[in-house]
Amino acid sequence: MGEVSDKTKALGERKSRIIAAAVGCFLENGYNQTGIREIAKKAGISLGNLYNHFRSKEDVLAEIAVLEREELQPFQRLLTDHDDPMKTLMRFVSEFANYTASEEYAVLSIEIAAEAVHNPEIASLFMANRSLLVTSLQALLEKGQADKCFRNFADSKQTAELILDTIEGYALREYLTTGRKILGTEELGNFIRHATCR
Amino acid sequence: MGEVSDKTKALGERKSRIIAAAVGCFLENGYNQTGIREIAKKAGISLGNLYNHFRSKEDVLAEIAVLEREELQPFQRLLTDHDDPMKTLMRFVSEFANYTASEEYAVLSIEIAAEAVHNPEIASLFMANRSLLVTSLQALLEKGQADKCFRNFADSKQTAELILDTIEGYALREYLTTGRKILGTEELGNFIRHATCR
DNA sequence: ATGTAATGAACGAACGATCGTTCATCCGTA
DNA sequence: TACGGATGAACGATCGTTCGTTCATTACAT
Repeated sequence: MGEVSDKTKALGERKSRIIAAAVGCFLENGYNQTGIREIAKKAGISLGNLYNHFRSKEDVLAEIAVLEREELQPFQRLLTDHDDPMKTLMRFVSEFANYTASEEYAVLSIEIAAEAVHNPEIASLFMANRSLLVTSLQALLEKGQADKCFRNFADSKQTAELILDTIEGYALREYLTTGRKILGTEELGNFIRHATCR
Repeated sequence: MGEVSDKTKALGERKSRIIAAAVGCFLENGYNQTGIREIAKKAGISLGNLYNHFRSKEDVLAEIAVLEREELQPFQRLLTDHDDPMKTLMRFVSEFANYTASEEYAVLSIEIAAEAVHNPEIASLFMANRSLLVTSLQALLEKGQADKCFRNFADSKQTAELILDTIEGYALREYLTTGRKILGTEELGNFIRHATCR
């Protein structure tokens, strides 16, 4: 039994090494400009062996999208703190903006979005990741609305989406202009605070 | 004289036919997935002839980015109406959101952004397009701030950027989720109105 | 008016490189 | 010996680009 779990664990490690290598390649050159050989080489395995872990190149990107989803969970958890909704929202804005403006997130989400345009499977993964945050954020908005610390939202879900739109748009631009540096997010926080407070 | 201008005009038409074909291909399959042959075929010219008009594939994308810039001018002009800043802003939000959520703009701007990550020349074109709007929008914000119809902005340029971030993020998501349909933009208008009014 | 040289747009075969994928083969272990 | 993970040569396709060539048109000399 121990052998089996050792083996499966070794397989899992190998798989995550491939993912890490793929992420590195996509960051450097983009998804479409990265070849399978490049990924295999960076992962330290052979070309053919990669196909023992992933059925196709698209599979690799899909796996990355799934892993990105897991990285969103801390932010989702952060949003469940409903004690002081506005304070929670501001904390979320600041931390999430820092995360999304990181090179890894910014570049990967662009690559995934670009691929999603022409690839329904990737698109659905992309949207699944997003709706995870939208739901939690919407709950926070509604609580804060009931507590009178937020304004009245005609459509709290749409508002949640708009908050994410703003953060993601901000982070992407910040990454493209400053080149992977993230400065203060006070102005972003101000903007969203005014957009939501009563 | 007439002959010369006929020729240059014919050349210009040919060039714009190539651009139109390229745009069509990029919309269907994306920039990296589109081959030069495909563009030439759709434009109704030969492979080699395309290289008489563009030095490289990248040149074609760069030209598209330049043309996109020209399409932004109506919106820039719209922003120069400073009579009722909030009303002007709301009109801009509504019209610009509709434009950016169109298939052509949404897909092309993703492709261009994705390419910009790894290509400085494209990146600078991308940002030049944007700063055109930022400047006009910033002027409107400052006028409205002086007129007391907007709140006080700590950094009006940053605020202008954030407004564009929100619209573009909104439009991109709207396109990816609803699939090229754009519904009402009232909620978006509300969001930005609250974010800017005093 | 006629012949001739020059122009450059248009073409598509061909190039070398690289793509994603497959598969016959090898090697270490049990 | 038998087995399963690992290998990389090989495949057909396609990539962006180059280049030798054709051909209609223009400009000029006679």
